Amino acid sequence: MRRSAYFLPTLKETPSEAQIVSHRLMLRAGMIRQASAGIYSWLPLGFRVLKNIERIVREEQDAAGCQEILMPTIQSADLWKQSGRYEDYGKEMLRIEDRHGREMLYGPTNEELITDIFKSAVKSYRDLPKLLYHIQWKFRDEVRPRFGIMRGREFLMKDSYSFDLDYEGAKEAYNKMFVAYLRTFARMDLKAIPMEADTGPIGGNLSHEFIILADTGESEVYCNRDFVDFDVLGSDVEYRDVEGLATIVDHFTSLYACTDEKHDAAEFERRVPEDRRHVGRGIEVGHIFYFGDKYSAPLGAFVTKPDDSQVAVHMGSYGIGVSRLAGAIIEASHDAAGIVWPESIAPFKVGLINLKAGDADCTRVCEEIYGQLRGAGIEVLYDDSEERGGAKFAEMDLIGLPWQLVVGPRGIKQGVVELKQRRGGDRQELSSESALARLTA
RNA sequence: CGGGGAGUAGCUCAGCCUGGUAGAGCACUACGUUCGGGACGUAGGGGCCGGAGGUUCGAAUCCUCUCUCCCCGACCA
Repeated sequence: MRRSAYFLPTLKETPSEAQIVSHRLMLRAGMIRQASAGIYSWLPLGFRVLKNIERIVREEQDAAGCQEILMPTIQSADLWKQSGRYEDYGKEMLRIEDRHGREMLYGPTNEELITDIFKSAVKSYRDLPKLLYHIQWKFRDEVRPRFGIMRGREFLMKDSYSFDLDYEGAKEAYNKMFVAYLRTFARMDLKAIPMEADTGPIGGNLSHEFIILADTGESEVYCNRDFVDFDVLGSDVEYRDVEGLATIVDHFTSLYACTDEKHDAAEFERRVPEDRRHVGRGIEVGHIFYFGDKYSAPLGAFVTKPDDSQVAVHMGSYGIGVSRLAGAIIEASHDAAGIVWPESIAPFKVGLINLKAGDADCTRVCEEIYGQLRGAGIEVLYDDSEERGGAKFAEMDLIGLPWQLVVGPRGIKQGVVELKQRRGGDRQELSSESALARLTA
């Protein structure tokens, strides 16, 4: 993509409403634009990031055997009345009336709808287990939206739902998602710690929140510091290996880690040595629940067992805040100059800077490199604009692409270009061939 | 929902107290000088001062109502 043609409205100054760093940087980097309180438009750069996050989430859900569907944003109130949540959810649920006076709502979550879909299709234990998910916009009419997309009213969420015959089966599904979540966040270079959590209005009694430690987080958390050193999972996970999954989950739940609702001071002190105690704040990026028959019973999702008896299916639900992750990743990875994207999330891998757009040699070399990078399938933002060098450097640092390739008249005289790594700032001068080799390796 | 704050150019803000026909910096346009870490000069363009009422000869400024946004708290992916 050529910078001169790209819709990238970056800001030098920070809009006054933004308080936390991720919100400030997202606005300054031209990723998002506020439409109204807690509701945002995603501009090209931000949208690419959102799509990358979504892609990783999708790949890991698919790998875990979860099947993607797509449910609507607008739902009928009927199912919610059956489950009892039409009243329970309160004012956070955006209620809508259509032209015929029918009560509708903008879905804050999808347990009711998925249960209804499931029950109409599945009647026998032979069809279990099932794991379904979708990635769809949700709306929760928060009293006080804040922190940009981190607590918006409209947000993109991946929500999965598991259906099993009994608790043991449901626990397997829970473990699968637990492991899938570890892998998902690891691929985003995030240290997300699974913590015992309260279940809130979703209900149920087995639940973990995946929390990124950050001072700007909204959750108060208590955990063993050793978690920070826990190894990220390797690439090979065999999801059919039930014992193996349980072992991983046991390992990641062996240390004390609780959100404030579940925190028990005495237990904390008993299980965690004083110098290992971490008390701080965190950002919730995922939440998994087992809730048994909370929805299947009232909504009538029963299956026939081998002995011909009927049983309400055991369910769990598993959420990842896809849009929130964009902010959370920035909170976890930035410096004074701007965003530092993990390579898996970066909107482009390389920023190619033409330091002197009017110079024939610079432009020729840039065009060659640009063509070759694109030919190699590398996503590159080529700053071919007439801006001065300093402005280009500053903007490139702000938007945080992992690699910057700088082509200037000074280097060209010596036959070199400069390759700079955004994280850490290491730079080296080398021939454009070697630079290309490095980037396409 | 309680408490606080703010709406003036695309952005950051001044002007308001003490009413008199709208300002700065950045951004934008043109030209010139510059050009390896957000340059400088000159000349421009851009505003129903959030909205509605009221007071007044006259309202960005005073009064009333209203809408929106932000912050702290309680609540939440």
